[in-house]
Amino acid sequence: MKIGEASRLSGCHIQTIRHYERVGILSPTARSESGYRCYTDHHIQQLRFILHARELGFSLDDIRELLSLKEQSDLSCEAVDSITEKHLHGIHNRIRHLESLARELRRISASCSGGHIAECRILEALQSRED
Amino acid sequence: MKIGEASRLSGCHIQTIRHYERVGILSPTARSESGYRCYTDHHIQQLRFILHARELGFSLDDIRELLSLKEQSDLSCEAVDSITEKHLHGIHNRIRHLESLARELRRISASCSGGHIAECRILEALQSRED
DNA sequence: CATAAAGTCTGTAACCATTACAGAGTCAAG
DNA sequence: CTTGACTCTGTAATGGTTACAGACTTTATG
Repeated sequence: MKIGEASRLSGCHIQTIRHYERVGILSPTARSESGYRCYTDHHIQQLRFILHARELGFSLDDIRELLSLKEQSDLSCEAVDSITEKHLHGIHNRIRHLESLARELRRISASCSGGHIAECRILEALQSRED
Repeated sequence: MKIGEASRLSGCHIQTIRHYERVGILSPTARSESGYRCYTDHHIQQLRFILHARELGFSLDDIRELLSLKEQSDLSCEAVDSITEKHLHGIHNRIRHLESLARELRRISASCSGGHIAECRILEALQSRED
């Protein structure tokens, strides 16, 4: 099948599919006489895998690794677990960071009583560091 | 003062300072005879403001706006509040999104019992969509 | 059969914010 | 005078995706 149908079946945009191929995430395809890419069901499976993993926030590097592990069916799950755990850990770190930002922003925002810029506590707080 | 000292006093990297000037966040500086940028205390204040706002996750566009508001001391705080609230809102959205990712990842990860790739539930879950 | 429309190709650049590098020029101290 | 530290400009890399231009191919319609 050609890229348009691959896009419809996988849910990935056409440009994105070509991008995945270019960066070596998606297996290269055969080409028709006129140079069109020819996709197989295996490619569609890969694309769906990539899409889902991206939705879960895995990096393309992680996904490249996961796809490669996926091919070696007699290996242990260990490496897969490790990538997943590391990713989960990263997400927790980002959550903690965002929560601390939110706390500080709420604190700063609450200090503003709605007067003029000249007395604005928000701008003041952004100006001076107090940590 | 020259850019090196401005960098030390503000905490911003030299390249970053030049970048802020280029994108119109930092006021342009005077130049010495030999073309060196000459920074004033006002620039240092701006840089500290930018640095702090960046640490709180404001975009450069937001910061450009905040700095511009900061100059108009008789304006109401309203616009400043609005930018801050919008930013806080965005942070909350990101937290919620990350939390939902983390939930799904934990669920997927817990289903893996540590066997071989062939039976790996993590890869299976990444392959098939079930939402 | 001719033409129009839709699809595909490649290469390049945009987004955001920052950092890094190369090659040239400037300034101060030894 | 030379060495080293500093600065300048322009360009490109990062990550992931999307958009565009210009050329080509295929399909559908008149």
